[in-house]
Amino acid sequence: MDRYNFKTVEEKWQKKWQDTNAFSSKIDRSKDKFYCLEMFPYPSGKIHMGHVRNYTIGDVLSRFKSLKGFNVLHPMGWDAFGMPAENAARENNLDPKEWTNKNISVMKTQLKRLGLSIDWNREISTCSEDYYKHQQLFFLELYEKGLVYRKENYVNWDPKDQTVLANEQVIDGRGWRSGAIVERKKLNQWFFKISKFSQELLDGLDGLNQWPNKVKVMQKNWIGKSFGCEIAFKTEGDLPVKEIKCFTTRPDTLFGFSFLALSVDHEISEYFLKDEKFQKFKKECSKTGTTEEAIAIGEKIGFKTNLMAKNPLDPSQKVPVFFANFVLMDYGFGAVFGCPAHDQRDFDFAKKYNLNIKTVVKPNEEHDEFEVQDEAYSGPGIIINSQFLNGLKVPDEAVLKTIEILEKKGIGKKKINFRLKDWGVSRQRYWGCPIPIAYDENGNVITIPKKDLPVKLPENVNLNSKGNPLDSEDNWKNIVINGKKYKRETDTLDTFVCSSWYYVRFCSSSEKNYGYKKDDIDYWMPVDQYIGGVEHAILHLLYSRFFIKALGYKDENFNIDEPFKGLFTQGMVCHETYKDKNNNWLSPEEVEFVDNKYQKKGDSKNEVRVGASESMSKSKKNVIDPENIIDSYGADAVRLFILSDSPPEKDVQWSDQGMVASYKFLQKLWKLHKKIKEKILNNNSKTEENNSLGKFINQMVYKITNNLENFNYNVIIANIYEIYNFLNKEIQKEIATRTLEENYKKILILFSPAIPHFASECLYDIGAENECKWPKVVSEILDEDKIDYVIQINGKKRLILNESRDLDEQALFIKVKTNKVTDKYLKNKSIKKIIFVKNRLINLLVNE
RNA sequence: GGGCGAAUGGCGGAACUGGUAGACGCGUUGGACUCAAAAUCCAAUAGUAGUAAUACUGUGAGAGUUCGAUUCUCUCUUUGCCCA
Repeated sequence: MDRYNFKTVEEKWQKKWQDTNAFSSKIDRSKDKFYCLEMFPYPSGKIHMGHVRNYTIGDVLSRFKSLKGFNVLHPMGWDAFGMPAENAARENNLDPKEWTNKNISVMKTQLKRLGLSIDWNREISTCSEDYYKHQQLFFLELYEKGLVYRKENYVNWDPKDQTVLANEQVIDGRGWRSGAIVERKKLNQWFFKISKFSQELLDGLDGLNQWPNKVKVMQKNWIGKSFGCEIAFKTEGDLPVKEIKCFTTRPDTLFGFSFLALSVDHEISEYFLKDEKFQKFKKECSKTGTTEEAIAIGEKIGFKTNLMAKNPLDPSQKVPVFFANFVLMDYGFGAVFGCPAHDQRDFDFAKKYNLNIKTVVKPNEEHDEFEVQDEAYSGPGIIINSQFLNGLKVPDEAVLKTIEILEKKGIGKKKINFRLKDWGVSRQRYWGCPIPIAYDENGNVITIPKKDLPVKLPENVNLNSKGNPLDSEDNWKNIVINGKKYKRETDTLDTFVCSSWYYVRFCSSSEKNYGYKKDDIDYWMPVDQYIGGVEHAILHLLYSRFFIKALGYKDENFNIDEPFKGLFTQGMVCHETYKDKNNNWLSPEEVEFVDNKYQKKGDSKNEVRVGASESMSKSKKNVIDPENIIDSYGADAVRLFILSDSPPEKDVQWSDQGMVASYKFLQKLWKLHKKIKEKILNNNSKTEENNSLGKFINQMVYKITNNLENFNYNVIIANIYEIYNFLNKEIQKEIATRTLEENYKKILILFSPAIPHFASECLYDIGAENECKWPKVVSEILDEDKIDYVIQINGKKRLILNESRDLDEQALFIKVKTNKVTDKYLKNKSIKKIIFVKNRLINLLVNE
């Protein structure tokens, strides 16, 4: 019997899909639309297993929805700007564009080999002028709407990559790519006013009921709405400063204050410009990163001024004013008051500088003698030692009441503060979207006229210059507009800008004049299901949500308020890690298992230590190349495996044995297919219709449909195995040809989202290529007419009775009573109570 | 330190709304085929006791609600992620 030749079959169908434009999509108002989108890849060179998993999940969904009759949009593109291209180009003396486009073409071929149902006609690449010219226009429009501005700001400076990093690109005080220790530096930057939408972005989360809760929680924390109060502290001392404004969420602890701390960038620092000690201190502070985490972990240091601040509620209490490294200029007013007893950071600071620590909150009524000892107490409780505030309940009552008092006295004001900061979009890099701005000789900003867009990236630039290569491109930089000389902005846009609207572009990818066409987005948007890694839970998703709000801002015709209706975050693909005796990472191919030991291939003296299973990464070498796997086993087998072993939202452990098993299963399935085909063709069955197959398949239609709707893709693969097991037995019996044929077609369609090439080939093989509609559940035959009733005695299962359905309590009870097995439990006992659940169980409670 | 989640055989994992725990796969064991092996096929596979029918135990630990809890509530342990 011939084996299943995945190579010819997969090539055949991929060619056919391409030649017939099988997945091209266009507006069809007679159908419900379904926009399925996976996060587009960065063209790094080759696809990895994470892509395989991500895109397989999306493909299963797209194919399923399409079979169900939806008009599906399932596009793909390339997140093509960014540092790696620039670095790779520099190392290999190439053009970033060439490098990127080459990678794109390799990866596109690889993706096609997975048999994805993608509408490649809509392919976009963010580094092409066709894409970024629209982005530049958006930039200018947002500028006109007042959502873009320029300011000088401290940034996280990566000295190795010579670029600015966003807070979230700083991990443990180091650049996320370079690993260099991050410094603080002041630069002129372009900003998107995302903070304008803080409240809206927060409120919008409530409506996103098809998003994982954890992502919403993460965004909520990131936006970080806090409720507090601004307080004006009167000061005295040798400086001409009368008052300092602070923001606090804990005004109720005002009587416990023992110092006031200012950011080194606070306006008062201007009086210390010539103070060498202060300048030295300021330099010291710049070593601490700007992330909240770096500040929390780092040592707290301060610089004492001669100013004293007065407690606004009792001016007789005076405390010193410090500059401190843990206060940031962009939080509140760059000034906070310190209450060491009830804030750990303030506590550490007070200990270090020997400041007063006064307890003003006790945990509960009893602890009258409570006093903070070795660590701050920040929990709930009752106010003490605070004159007229004593007895108030912490936090809510005390906070509100204190604010009320402060407002009455005219020294404080209720205030809502957000943690979310405006989005700095300037990057000192070549390989990004140019910002359509120029400066006159006095540094005044002008926007590039819209008719002159796009501002194209210059080609053949010298990438080896220090800092941003665009800075040294004088020919490009110097321009003349209306007879006047200008210099172009040389920063390019953060690549997160490109990815925050690409899903809009897919709807109108061929529209020349604008980023989108209203008709298109009104039909296709929002994305019904967005699929990607949870690592983008905050930034990319928040920026995308912002971008939609920004596009709709002051535009009545724009009707979309959220980009992604449904979000699914898939888990990672993991593999064991290996290290040889010299502590070098080894790839799985370099390791073999001999004599119950892991060793380096061909080197029995080099024993290998097997480490934990971790997400596949190049640095740890624990990667499996999808291309090799597709070569050896075929796309369907890979799809089958990557779906089968774990629920898609959880991490999956790569297993060679599992991969082989999936491959073998398709071979078995093919053999079964041949047997079935023969039976159908012979058409000589003498049996009457037998509906046990029909019933089973009907149940499977029900199960698989539900499992698809709920992303239980691993269970679908189990269902496919179940169908095989059942069919393999059933086929040995006599089956009416028509029953077999009808049900077999249904089966193949149930298979097709997961293993599309295989299913298409089988359908074709039995001449049913064009009968591709998702089967319906026949509810009348969903339930068996015989049911396994569970018979419990005192809550313990004692027997299963297979009886006809819809038995009433009395009828079932009689069956139980007359049964031999239950007899011994019921003999000489009296029945106290009977619990009966229709079509399910009967529970007899008897005296012991 | 705070928030959210998770914990089920040797392993990955199933289990609808509280109603047969362990679907399906891997692995393991036994058998068939073979001179032998691979491949393939068949069977068994939570633990304990028993030849067996069967009984008891069992979903991280402990309590609670219930006729009945993997599922609901509380406490604890371990662990993952996010924030600090």
